[in-house]
Amino acid sequence: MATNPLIEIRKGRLAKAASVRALGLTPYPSQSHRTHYAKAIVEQFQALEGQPVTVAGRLMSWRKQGALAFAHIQDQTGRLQLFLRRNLVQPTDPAAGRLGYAETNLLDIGDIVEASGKVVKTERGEISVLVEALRLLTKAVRPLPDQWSGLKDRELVLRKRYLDTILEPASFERFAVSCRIVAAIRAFLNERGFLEFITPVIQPQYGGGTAKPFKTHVNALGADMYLAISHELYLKRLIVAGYDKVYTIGRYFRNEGIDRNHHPEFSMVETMTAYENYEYNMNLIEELFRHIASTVFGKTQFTVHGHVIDFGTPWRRVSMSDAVKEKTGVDFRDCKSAEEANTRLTSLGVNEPQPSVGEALVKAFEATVEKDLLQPTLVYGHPIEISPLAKPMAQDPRFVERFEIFIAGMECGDNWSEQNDPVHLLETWRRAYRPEERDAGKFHTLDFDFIEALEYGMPPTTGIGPGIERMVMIFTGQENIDNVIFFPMMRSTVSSVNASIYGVPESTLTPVEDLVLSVADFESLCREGILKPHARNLLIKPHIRLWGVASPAGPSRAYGYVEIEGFLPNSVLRLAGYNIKYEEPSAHQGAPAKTASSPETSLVPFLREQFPECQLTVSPPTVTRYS
RNA sequence: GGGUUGGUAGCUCAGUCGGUAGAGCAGCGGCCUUUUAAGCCGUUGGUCGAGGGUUCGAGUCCCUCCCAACCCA
Repeated sequence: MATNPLIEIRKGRLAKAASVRALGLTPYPSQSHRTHYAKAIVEQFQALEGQPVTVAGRLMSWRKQGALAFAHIQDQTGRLQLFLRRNLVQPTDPAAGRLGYAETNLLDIGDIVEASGKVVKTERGEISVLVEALRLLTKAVRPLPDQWSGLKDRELVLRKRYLDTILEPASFERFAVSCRIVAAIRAFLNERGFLEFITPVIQPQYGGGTAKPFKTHVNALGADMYLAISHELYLKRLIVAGYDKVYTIGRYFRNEGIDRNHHPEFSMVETMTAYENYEYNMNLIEELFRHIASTVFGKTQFTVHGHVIDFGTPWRRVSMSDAVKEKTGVDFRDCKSAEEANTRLTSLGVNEPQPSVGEALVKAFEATVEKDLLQPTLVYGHPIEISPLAKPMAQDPRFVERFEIFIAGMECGDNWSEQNDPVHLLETWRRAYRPEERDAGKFHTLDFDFIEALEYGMPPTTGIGPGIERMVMIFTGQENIDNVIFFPMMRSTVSSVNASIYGVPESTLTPVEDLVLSVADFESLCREGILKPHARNLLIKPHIRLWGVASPAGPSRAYGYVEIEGFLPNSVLRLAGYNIKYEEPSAHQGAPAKTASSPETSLVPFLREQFPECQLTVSPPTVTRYS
């Protein structure tokens, strides 16, 4: 194992921790006696000048100058300079846990320290603490990334977010703001008489939406269950239970794609309000956004995707049919059949025939209107075909009492008057249900327990469910959902350095020794299903070795083998035992006669038959001559 | 799923035509009583994402795979 700089640095820092212990101190004491945060000292300098304070935080810089030293510590409010003079810092004292000036060489950038002293201003005018007592609170044994350049590697930013937030104040603030938004949502709903309930994440049915679920197993019950794709069926049970205004800030899991707007695990605030319909929620959602804007940010205008969005003015409300008509001149309400609707859809340039008028309308809306809805817009009146849980509109039952929120072209929440007719709802579910596609996430599952609850009577009810990450993206001007999820989902890895430090195997696929098999063994192992391709692309490389070619006297011998890449991780499978008839090329013929039977000839059909899903590539044979 | 780009020291990055693997920061050893990415002198540190191929010789060329980002549907 080659020496590694990180391992050396880590050893050095562990040695410093040992030296701290040798002085009678612990490098990991249990408590700090902080009296002030950094920001408070800077802001209240007039009052605090000359006063004793104790501050604590991560050591971010260290500029020693003989008998003087300057340092910065960083706490959750910001940075503050420490000013150390050799003759003012009290000497090392195990009883008090103090580290003297002479022992500051045991400190490193990244350590957590505490400093007590008087608030002063240096000659250059920086507010500082003139240190009288210094304590090491936590020894850091790994170095921070370069502070000047910061953490640039996107993968490291996502995997080691804590380093990003240590080094990037903007990143630190963005995540703090996202927490304040959640707090503001709670305050807003609590003020209006909502009760926050905790609803199950592990559910026997994955009701309330049409998304592909994550499956799990509960050992204690011996039952397969699902991670929540929605919480609304539980909130509705709470309405049945007699609570009129309920909400949950829930975790949602959708086993689908990951892109800059979608994450498999996300959060929503989902409400249910009894004795109201969707019009109540149009007001509620508008007020919620305005409340967050003013209480968390103190403003109503935000720049999202380069557009200035104003939450202060009343939001536009438009029906989906009107929105499409306005944009394209096509009114899908006039369509009598799916064929007619699809003809109109085609005329709009969308060549994806839909099974119903309603679905054609939605397609048209998504294709022509959605992306241009920049200012907050409430689009209502969705077709009933795509809204099985919503209540039909009294004046036109082809549409339902439902609305979606669009901001900066993004869908930011879905809301409706809930279908509370148990017979109607069960019929709707049964029509769509396909048992063989139980886990495909294409329809609402048959949750008879929920239907039973509805049969006891659920009052008229309506709910909203804006996605929290989307809201944070809008309010913080982010275009990538990974920038508002502190721990985005990623494949786990173990770096080679960590594997070495902790003595664990690397997670990367370790190369195995090249495996040499005879053709017969290879084919039988494949047939038995023991040997399978590791990759989709199989590369076949024939090799031919010739002996005695150059010497006319000796007999020529030929030996053939085939390498296959794609069967073993980072390794090559070598098949030996091919008999090759090699025709000695006569000296005066131009190109030598190729081998009569190329080694791959029998292999390719075998692989093609055995692994039809794999792509086969045969590279030209390599010929090596030995004289 | 398709396309593009990237992976070189702990971090940020160079590396020309295929010819001995480089810098800054961090680290280590010194000097320094008002610094601000302190400075000055010295110095350590490498699985060039992995495997294979071509070649006298590969960070560089070819193939496969892994990881990630960005764009598109």
